[in-house]
Amino acid sequence: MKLGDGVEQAIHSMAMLACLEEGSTLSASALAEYHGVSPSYLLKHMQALSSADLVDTVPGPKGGYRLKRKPDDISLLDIVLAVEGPQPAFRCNEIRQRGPNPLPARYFDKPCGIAAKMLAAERVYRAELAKTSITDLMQDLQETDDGAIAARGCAFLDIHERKQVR
Amino acid sequence: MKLGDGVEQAIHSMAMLACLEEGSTLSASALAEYHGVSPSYLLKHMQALSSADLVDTVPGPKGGYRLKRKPDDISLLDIVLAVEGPQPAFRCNEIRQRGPNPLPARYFDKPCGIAAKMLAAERVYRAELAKTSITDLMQDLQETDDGAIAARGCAFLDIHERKQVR
DNA sequence: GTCGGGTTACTCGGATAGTGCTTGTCCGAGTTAATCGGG
DNA sequence: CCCGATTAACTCGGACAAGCACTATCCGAGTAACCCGAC
Repeated sequence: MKLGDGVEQAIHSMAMLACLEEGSTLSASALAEYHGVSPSYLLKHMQALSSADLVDTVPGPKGGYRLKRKPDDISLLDIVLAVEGPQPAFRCNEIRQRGPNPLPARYFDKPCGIAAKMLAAERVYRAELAKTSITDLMQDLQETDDGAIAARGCAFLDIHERKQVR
Repeated sequence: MKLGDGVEQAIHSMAMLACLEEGSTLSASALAEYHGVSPSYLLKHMQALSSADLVDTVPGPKGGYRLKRKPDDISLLDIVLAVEGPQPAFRCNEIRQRGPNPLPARYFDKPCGIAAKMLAAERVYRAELAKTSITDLMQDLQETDDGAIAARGCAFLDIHERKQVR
């Protein structure tokens, strides 16, 4: 059981995009540079976020990404599902139906009790992730940060942020 | 995010072992045959359960596996951790410390807020899994089963169960 | 000076190789049951 | 008939390949800004 590294990158990137002014954008290469990761690889995950309608894309020079919704309306779950896919971690292969002397299929109309418990736990997991929004993350950071981390981010944004022209 | 197929096999196998009489054993090859999976591969996971002290092994002819603890004392979490390993799914790579103009390490004494939220969700997930024991699984099955599934299992056990001799 | 067209450079998007882990398999060490021989 | 040593077969345990998903990368399509020339 392992989450891809792309999840972490995607969440940090979304948090960074939340710091932009209304309408401004930030390029994927800038996000990659700030986080010290491969630009090509981060781009891949940004595309996933784009497909999930979590970010808007602005093509051309001075283009980049920008949040499509308010930071309040974007949860950790949204990001995780966008990057990792919506499939649950546990897949029931119905091995109870295999083996010798199999029973008729009608005995297995009800879902497997084991799968039910596993998926129930996963629903709880997702519900917990859904409780946290990007805004919550920013607030948590502010409470522990004495200003240095925020200052570094702002300095970076001063250079790379593409402000909305019109 | 994907759980290995071995988890499902391990849980079903543990449930089967719970149906044995006190002290009786069941070989890995029998478990594999009943579930229609590769014997060698299931054996691998049974070894993991053995390393985690969830099952006892009896070597030699008429040997096999048997639960080490009462079905009440074995939870889904125990099995999942034994097979998948204890590491959390989310690994924080501390990408907040990377990139240009890094800050001194002392600013990052506190764990990353994002990682904290992700791990918190995972704790909830594990807590939910810990709530369900093997016994609970058996009870859930009894409630939905009209007897056919249990009968098939018993018929198989009549052939393959190795009863305690002494 | 202003407007328009063309060029250019930068962006994202999807298709393409490399790598690590899960999956799947095999053979060997160890142990017990059964067997066979002797008493 | 009973007991014991030997044999043999069956078990698990760990070491060994194959497949797939994640990781990492590249090049192409598209677009907006910029520049240059004409008016």
